[in-house]
This record gives sequence, C-alpha cells and structure tokens, in this order.
Amino acid sequence: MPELPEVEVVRRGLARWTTGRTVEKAEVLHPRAVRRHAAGPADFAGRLAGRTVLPPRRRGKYLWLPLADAPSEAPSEALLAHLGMSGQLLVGEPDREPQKHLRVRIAFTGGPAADPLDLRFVDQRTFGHLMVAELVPDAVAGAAAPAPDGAGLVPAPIVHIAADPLEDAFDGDALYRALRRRRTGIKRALLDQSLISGVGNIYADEALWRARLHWARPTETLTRAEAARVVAAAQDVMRAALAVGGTSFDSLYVDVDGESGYFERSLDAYGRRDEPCRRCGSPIRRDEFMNRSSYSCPVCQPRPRRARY
DNA sequence: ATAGGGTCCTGGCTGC
DNA sequence: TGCAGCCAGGACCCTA
Repeated sequence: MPELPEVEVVRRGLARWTTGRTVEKAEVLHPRAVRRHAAGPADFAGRLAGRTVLPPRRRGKYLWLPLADAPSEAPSEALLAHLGMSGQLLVGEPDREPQKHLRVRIAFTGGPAADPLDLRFVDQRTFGHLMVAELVPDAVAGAAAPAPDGAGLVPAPIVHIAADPLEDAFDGDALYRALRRRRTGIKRALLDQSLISGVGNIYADEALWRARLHWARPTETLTRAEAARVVAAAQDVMRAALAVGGTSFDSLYVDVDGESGYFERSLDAYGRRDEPCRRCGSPIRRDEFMNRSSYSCPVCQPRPRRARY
C-alpha cells in the first residue's frame, strides 16, 4: 500500500539510478497499465523513445520523471506514475528474468560510463498506472518560472492534487479553513487528495491515533489546534516511516532494488485489531468505513456524538 | 458545487 | 485436501 513515504523511497531510488539516462525503447506488456494514457500504448511508447529523463519529482502519491528533448531546455512532458495498491518500479540489469506481473518495461541506452539498465513497472492488482503527460505550471507552488529541471511544473492530470504535508508549499492554515467548510468526517477528508495529498488508509489511521481524534469527527467542528495536531501527527508519522524505508506488509511494496521497509513494526493503530493500545491498553477497534478498515482506540479516540462518514 | 457509494483487480487467506 | 468466497484499497465515476 504505497503512500507518501513509500513513494518517496521509490523516488529517491530512481533519482540515483535513472537520472540523465536516455530511453532506448518502452514496451507495454499489459494495456491496463497505461489505461490513463488516452492516446494508447503505442503513443505512450513512442513518446518515451529517445528522451532523456530528469531527476524524479513527487507530489503526494504521484511520481513523475520530466522528459527532456534537449539539455537546458525546460521539459514539456513527463512520465507520470501512480503505484496504486501493488505497483512497483524496479531497476536492474536488462536481461534478468521477467517478473510475473511485469506490465511495462523501459530500457535505457547505455551511455558513457553507464551500465545497461532497465526500469520495470510490475503491478499485481493493476490499480497503478503509467502515462506520458504534459507539464503545466504548478498552481500550488506559486508562479515560479519553469526551470530546466522541471521545477515549478506538474503533470496536467494532477493539477487538482493538493500539496502534501511534507512539501514546502503545504499550507496548514488553508487546510484548516477548507476542513471547516466541508461537511464530512475527518478521515474521509484526510483521504481526499484535493485537500491534502499523500495520505492513504494506513497513515490516516496512524495520524488520527496520534492526534487522538476519531475518524468520524465532523470536520466543521474541528478546532484550529486539533487540525494542527492531526497535520503534525501525519508529518511525524510519515517522516518516521520514511526514515526506515516505508511500511511493508509483504513483498508487494518494495523500493527500486526490491527491498522492503521496516515501518510495519512501528504502527500504533493500523492492522492492530484487538491488540492493546500502546497508550492506554484498550483493545484496538476495527470499524468498516468506505468499504475499508479503520483502526482506532475506543478510549483515546472516542466516537463523537455527531459522527460523519 | 459537494457528499458519498460503487467499481476495478489479483492472490493470499479462511472456512467448510 | 480442495475450492469458493472474502479481503486488501486509490482514485475515478456516477448519482442525488
């Protein structure tokens, strides 16, 4: 379940391995993996061939590699990736065995001093996707002039995604005002990528546990201090996860070298049904909500009188 | 416009 | 032991 920390781990790996490489050839092995690329798999592959990838960028759970045609010219397009539930971006030797759920393969030319290498998109459940998208000015970061490395630009399909809590442009006060205008529950709001990006089911539960807020708490009743508390909790827990390589439950989430992270052992709420709360000892409760699970402490996070879903 | 529910997808696990 | 059915969930899509 890659959320912000896991995607950032992948971004860092790609920064090390693919930056400055030129695409020799892209192959789409499963059309669903590029379903959001409206012009189809052949167009997707055609747009990648011959282009050089710049340092990867990220917002929330989205990751993109700006594509350069010429040095010192601002990129106009990017390879945009979302890992979904089970997506992996793996780098390695081009002639290694194909993975079972290999969906897209991108081979790079071996430049000077560059060992042959390819980038593979492997995705069991195919909720993830890749596409080549136009880069447009980033409304979140302000009107900074587009730079040759792609700074100040975002892929057009994700212009509606809000800043994530680990980026400089994140505005906690603006989020508080938006929450007060909403008529929904705090967890649903945390999962709404147009309000705050990068938070998924796991880190939403962890942030709410740390902030001692119930998931069904109406957003319009939040105080400024409570909103600040849950944002700080989300930042803290995601930074802690990032420091140990992210959260892994199984081999489905791995970094570009295929290695798992270690944060699962540090989770306080998610997946801990009936286990004792690490603050008060009460058994952690699991509720059904939005067709998924919510884990919380019944004592530290009491259900509000007026609950919102 | 916003709120909220349905849907996709595969394989590991559960229970009969 | 075999196998049907359940479960995981991000973001798009639809309706009211």
